[in-house]
Amino acid sequence: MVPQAKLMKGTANSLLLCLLSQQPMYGYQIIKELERRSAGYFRFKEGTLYPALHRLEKAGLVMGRWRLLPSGRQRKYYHITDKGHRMLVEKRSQWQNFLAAMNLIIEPASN
Amino acid sequence: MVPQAKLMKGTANSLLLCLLSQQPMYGYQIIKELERRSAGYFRFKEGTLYPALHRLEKAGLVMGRWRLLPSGRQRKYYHITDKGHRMLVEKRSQWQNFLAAMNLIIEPASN
DNA sequence: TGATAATACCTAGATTACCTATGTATATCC
DNA sequence: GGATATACATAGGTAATCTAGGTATTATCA
Repeated sequence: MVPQAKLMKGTANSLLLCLLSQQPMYGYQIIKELERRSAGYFRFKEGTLYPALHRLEKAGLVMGRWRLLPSGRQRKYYHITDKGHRMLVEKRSQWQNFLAAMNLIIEPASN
Repeated sequence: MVPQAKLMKGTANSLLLCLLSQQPMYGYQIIKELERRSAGYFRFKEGTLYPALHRLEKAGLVMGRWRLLPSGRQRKYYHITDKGHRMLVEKRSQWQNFLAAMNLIIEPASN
């Protein structure tokens, strides 16, 4: 297991909601976009992403819509829902709290 | 599962190594100390901490030594090893890289 | 004195969200 | 026509958390 893998737990959903809050995207695009924006750091595996999107959809946080391209290829675009937006706000807050606590331990201001 | 739980994965070991790099501690003390220093945020469960300490010991990153108090009570103090110190340096670096990547996604500088 | 809380260690089993590996299919490039 | 990129999907393995339970000693307080 790569080191990131464990750190990813708990943040993967936030990353997905964050991306989709900016614009609808399809799975393959999400993988590429996360890699691009993180300067190569995030490389979501398909076995991670697709089940994650399905879980988010089942939870009503995103909605997938198939779109047929002129080429005949199918893509499933995921849109964030209102519930997803609210969850993102909460996730962001949780992340900030976690960060604050981490900083108190791993970068003690003074002792 | 509380929201922290998932975020904890991958950082729990770093937190433990970080604490123990400052001074040897015993399990119960670690729980209390993490809670105190994080202003109540981190509340390690015993079922999380003790197995984690045992894993760290098995990996040669820490070493536990029983100490008998005058009262007759036994405590197991964990000391960080040289290998543990080196691991801590690496963990800190991994954490910083992860943070940097997260910030690129969840707080885009400009797009 | 006796009950309760705090201290101090431990483990078993459930859960969950990653990963690897694999499958299918189309499009593009040389 | 063969390799690579695009595009979705699932099955099963793994690992680290949690819940829940156990044992035992010490301190507090009614």
